[in-house]
Amino acid sequence: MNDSVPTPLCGESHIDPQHEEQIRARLPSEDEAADIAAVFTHLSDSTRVKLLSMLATSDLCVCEMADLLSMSQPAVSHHLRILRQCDVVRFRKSGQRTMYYLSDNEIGNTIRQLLQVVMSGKGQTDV
Amino acid sequence: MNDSVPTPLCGESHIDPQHEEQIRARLPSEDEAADIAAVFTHLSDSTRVKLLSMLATSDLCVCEMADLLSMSQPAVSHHLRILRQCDVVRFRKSGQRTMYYLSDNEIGNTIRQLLQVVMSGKGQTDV
DNA sequence: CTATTATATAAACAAACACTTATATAAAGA
DNA sequence: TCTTTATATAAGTGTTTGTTTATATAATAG
Repeated sequence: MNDSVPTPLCGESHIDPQHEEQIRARLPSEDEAADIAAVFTHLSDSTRVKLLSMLATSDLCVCEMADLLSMSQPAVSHHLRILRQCDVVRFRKSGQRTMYYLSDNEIGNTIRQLLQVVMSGKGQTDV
Repeated sequence: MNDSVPTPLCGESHIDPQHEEQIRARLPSEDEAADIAAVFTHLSDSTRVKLLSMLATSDLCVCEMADLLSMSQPAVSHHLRILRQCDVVRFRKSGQRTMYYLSDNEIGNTIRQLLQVVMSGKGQTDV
């Protein structure tokens, strides 16, 4: 093996340069792709899908969500923390209760749109 | 502690029954939520976001993708297998090459829509 | 003040995952 | 046939993640 010979990757030989330029132009950077992937990560768990689906319908406190999902309170709190940390959901205190709601900002709206794209035939008139 | 007393969960006392019915009506089942979450799982990794973004622009072979992303070929093949297994992408053989493309079915279209929702300001005229 | 309710957080653990290295397969070319 | 190229897959590894159990905090009720 003569290492003065560059490894002849297939890419060098057959991507049309103009075509490659088009692909690169639309290709998100690592940071952009990571940000985008993070949004999807928030929705990549069935518990969080259900939580966000519920919160898209109405504000709810933690124990209501735990009750409706038949899940442990810490498990629900855990997921809510994940969604809080990236500002997908927010909360307000009300007596002993903590009422959670979908953020009324860009990320909240994006989540709403994504759920709408993926939910169809579930009879919701709005989201 | 007298265990004949049922735990008085907050949900019993203050959810408006009609309200609860509305929430439950829109709440996906565990299976539905799992299916929905699975779609988002496919997009929850920055490498797969980039792969799908590229494939939304044009069909590509494995080594082109590895080359464009400066990633190892097995790593790219690994992600393509994940996307193949759920029919998000498909492939056709062409000589030594394996050309991958976004599936032209419901899941493929859903992925296209989801990427479109989440990508904005990246200068793509179509997806 | 004391007990109860609602919530958050920490520790622990099993499962899933992304990537690497190494190897196998298959097509093409010499 | 032998070598090279393109791809797939398997094994190994370190990291992340979802859930549970246990505990801490804070608000309300008695």
